[in-house]
Amino acid sequence: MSAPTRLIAHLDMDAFYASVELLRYPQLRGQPVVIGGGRAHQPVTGPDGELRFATLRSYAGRGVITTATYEARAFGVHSALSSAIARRRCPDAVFVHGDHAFYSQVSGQIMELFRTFTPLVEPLSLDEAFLDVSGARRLMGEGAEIAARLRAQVLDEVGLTCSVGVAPSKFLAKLASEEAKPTATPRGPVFGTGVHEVRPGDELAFLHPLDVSALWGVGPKTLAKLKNMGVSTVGDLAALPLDPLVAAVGRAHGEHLYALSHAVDDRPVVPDLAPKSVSHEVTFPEDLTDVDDLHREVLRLADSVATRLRRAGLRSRTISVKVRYPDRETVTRARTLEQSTDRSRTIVEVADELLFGLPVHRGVRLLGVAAGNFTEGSEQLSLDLFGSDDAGQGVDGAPAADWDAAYDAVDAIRERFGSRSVGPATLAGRADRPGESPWGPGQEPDQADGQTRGNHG
DNA sequence: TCTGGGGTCCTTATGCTG
DNA sequence: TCTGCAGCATAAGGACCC
Ligand SMILES: Nc1ccn([C@H]2C[C@H](O)[C@@H](COP(=O)(O)OP(=O)(O)OP(=O)(O)O)O2)c(=O)n1
Ligand SMILES: [Mg+2]
Repeated sequence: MSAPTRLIAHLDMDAFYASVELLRYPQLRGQPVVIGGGRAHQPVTGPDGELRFATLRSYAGRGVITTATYEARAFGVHSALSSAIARRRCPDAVFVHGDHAFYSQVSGQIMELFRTFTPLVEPLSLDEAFLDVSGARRLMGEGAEIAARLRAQVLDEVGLTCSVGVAPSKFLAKLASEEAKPTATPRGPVFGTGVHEVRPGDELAFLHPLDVSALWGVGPKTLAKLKNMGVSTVGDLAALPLDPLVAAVGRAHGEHLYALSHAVDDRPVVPDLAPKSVSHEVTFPEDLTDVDDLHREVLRLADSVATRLRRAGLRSRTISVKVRYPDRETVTRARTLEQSTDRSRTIVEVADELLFGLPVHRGVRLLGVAAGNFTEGSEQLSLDLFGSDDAGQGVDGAPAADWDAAYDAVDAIRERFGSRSVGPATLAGRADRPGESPWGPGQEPDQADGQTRGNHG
């Protein structure tokens, strides 16, 4: 007996970060808008009381576009595009700095809404989730009908549009949602269908004409290898025997692609996935060479990782440091501890040692700290003794001696009260530095650092 | 002035233990 | 005792995704 056909929905918000910004700045609707990294830049209120937005023209930092409205996409601007190139393509696009905390909050609302349909919700990112709606059929009708209801309710309750794919498996549902997306044209965005269903029996007819690069896991490297083997569509891939495929792209990847090309995908929708790592990294506006700067930065990053571990009730056994040199060579160094920890002091010390085992005299373009290898069990109670909402940021500028004292104090408090949420920044207070701005001469508006925090269940 | 930051999973090499 | 090997943990690098 084969298992009954599942009904999987994949929901993917349209131009997510940008659409969320349009919720609070509706006057930007219809314009090309891009979201980028760099430092905080929300609009400033001008003398006339009107909000003034920055444009790409005035942006001068290192960084990429995280997403763009469909109006901006018509100019060839898209996710992961260097801001420098984006500026050339669309200098008049409104530039808004990403506010991760805000998107995360909106994402939470959306995921909760999904859970009113089924508990089987697997978030893939802030703006995307799989739902196993197999059980909802009797109650709510056919696949396309359920999808339309979900979409309507997201629009109604959150005010955002999304695209929904419905299919018998996860990867087909994901490809189907792509099919339902709006498109960008020089004359403006064109609505998509919003919902696309791939019905049992139609799988291969839908799948085989698609470009292989549409498959999840086929990036530039794999695409080049497949092109070499004469593969350009998923149908071409399906015509390939397993062995040469595995020889070309490796065992796991080859078997995976082989199965997908034949529309075989049994992966279940898994809610409540536990995170496997927590990291924080920065690319500096200018490469760092000063040793004191490096000590300070690694402390800041490590402390913020530690703070997030505590808030999440996680304890890590492996700490790693990542360095990108000015020539973009990237190395990582890791150490596994005998005992797992969530202590700032420990993580900072380990990270600092790992960093200074490297030839940092070469200069440092990027520095990162990550914690992984989490130990099981015991969710920790989060006792927020000091209202330390900002602990983990704002380490900048405090002299090292203060930090030593702060860590000792924090550790003492933690031992006495078992708090998991007191960071040294809470105790040390903050000496806000001006901070280098990617913005040209003039005001550097608000600083909110839209940083951190993957949501993942 | 090209080329982010948050993640996941896989591969390969290497050391340790039985 | 020597060697091979299985199995596991760790470290480092890379490909990929949103
Ligand atoms: N390289 C990327 C890709 C995406 N994102 C962020 C910004 C996106 O808004 C969000 C969702 O990614 P999507 O690929 O779903 O892209 P969008 O939702 O922006 O557009 P759409 O889904 O309509 O194509 O993730 C990012 O930071 N970096
Ligand atoms: Mg999206």
